[in-house]
Amino acid sequence: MKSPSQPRDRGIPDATVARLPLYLRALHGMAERAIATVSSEDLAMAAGVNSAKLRKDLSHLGSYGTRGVGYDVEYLVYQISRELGLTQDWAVAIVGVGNLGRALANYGGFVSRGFRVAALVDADPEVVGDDIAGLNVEHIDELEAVIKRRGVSIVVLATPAAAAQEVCDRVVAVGVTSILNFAPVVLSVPDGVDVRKVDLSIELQILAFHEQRKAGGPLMAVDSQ
Amino acid sequence: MKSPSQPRDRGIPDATVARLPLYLRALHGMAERAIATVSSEDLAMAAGVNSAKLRKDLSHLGSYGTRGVGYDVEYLVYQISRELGLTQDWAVAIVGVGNLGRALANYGGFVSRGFRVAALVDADPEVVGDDIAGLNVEHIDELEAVIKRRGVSIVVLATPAAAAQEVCDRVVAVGVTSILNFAPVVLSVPDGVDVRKVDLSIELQILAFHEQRKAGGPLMAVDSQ
DNA sequence: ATCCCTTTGTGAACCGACGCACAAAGTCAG
DNA sequence: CTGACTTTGTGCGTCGGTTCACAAAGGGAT
Repeated sequence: MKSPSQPRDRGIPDATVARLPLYLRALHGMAERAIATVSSEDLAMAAGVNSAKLRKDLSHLGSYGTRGVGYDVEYLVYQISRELGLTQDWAVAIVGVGNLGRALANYGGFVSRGFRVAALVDADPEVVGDDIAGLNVEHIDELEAVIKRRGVSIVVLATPAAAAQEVCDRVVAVGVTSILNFAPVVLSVPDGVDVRKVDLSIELQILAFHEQRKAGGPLMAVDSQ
Repeated sequence: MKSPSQPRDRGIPDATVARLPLYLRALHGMAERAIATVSSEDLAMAAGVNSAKLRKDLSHLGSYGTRGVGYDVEYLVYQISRELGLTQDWAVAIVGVGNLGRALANYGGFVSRGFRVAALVDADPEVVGDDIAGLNVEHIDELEAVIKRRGVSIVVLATPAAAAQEVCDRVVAVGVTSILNFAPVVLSVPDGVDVRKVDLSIELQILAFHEQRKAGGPLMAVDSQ
């Protein structure tokens, strides 16, 4: 079709990586609506970013656009998916099957993106053995065995804060290097292990800050005493 | 107690605001363990950040430390809480009571930080009327009425993607200016409305990217870092 | 084949955030 | 009261990311 764009510079900026899933989502929507080609302007609009930023982001992957035309939707979906590693199947284990763990287990957004919930683990004898989202909840004592047996490479921590570090240490010890942490604690991990954290309460606090400023901003100097 | 702390600069960097909840959490832990005073070094350690960054962050709020000693834990908790607006009570409505909405409704981390789940709303007649976390689920037709009646100022969207924009428009129309969006869509809102988004699938995709790179590392020329 | 129009890919200026390193400020012992 | 020691608050160099603006590249019409 065109000159073989090489596998590209492996040094993709973090900020770009964080946006690729956004573009991918927008592109999936377009593919569903049978849109064959899209301009950086339109795609940027759909993803809620600046078009120059989008073009620069995509340029990190290679030269996949056609000047005067835009980007081929299908082709771009494939390239981004490959770059993100979504063309392979990732086995995910969820540790902690409380309210949140349960919700995550049932969340459809994972499966549709190449992620497969391969195991549920909990410490509470009350839930161990239960069937959730078609999976049997296994005991925390089996943690290491389950991870190895199922080929789990990404662990989602949905445990209480107090248990998170210990579970983290154990999964790292058996070779897991990617962790998504929902527990409200700062995990300490060795170099080479990636931890991403999602803290619902923090998001609300940030909103509250801005809300407060909006409410008090116009007139009040906000009672500093 | 000490020199009058001036009304701090109203222009606190976003990056700083995003970290304040982190410091606050660490400080709460210390207060529980009856630690009266903490140095920037120790607090930074507990929060997982650089100590110079922490000092600079805190300096945006005012001069609340004592040279040679550190920061008074209680005092700092109060100052950060006030800055974030956590000294007041925020009424939160959760729209969409599926797996995720339910988990959020039961999540304890909200209440403990000055947030109060004041309403649950859903469109499914099957769940409307149910009692969840001590709250009655109300019908989406009542959305505007409920928001006004309960004084809701922050809305959490846990609806399916397809419904999110419409709900968003409606809550914005009745004056809500702070939204926490869990639906995998880019919301468009007028100026002055803050939207923060949490997308679980995006976090996993970012992890997958790094994991893939690590996996390919030993053989491929990846450790260019 | 040539010209015009569209859109990409990127050079370069700008902006904010990070972290080092240090002077200023305060404590505490004697 | 003085001097040694600790820790804050910040000036400044650096770096990564964002945005503008435009030359280069390709398509399509005539």
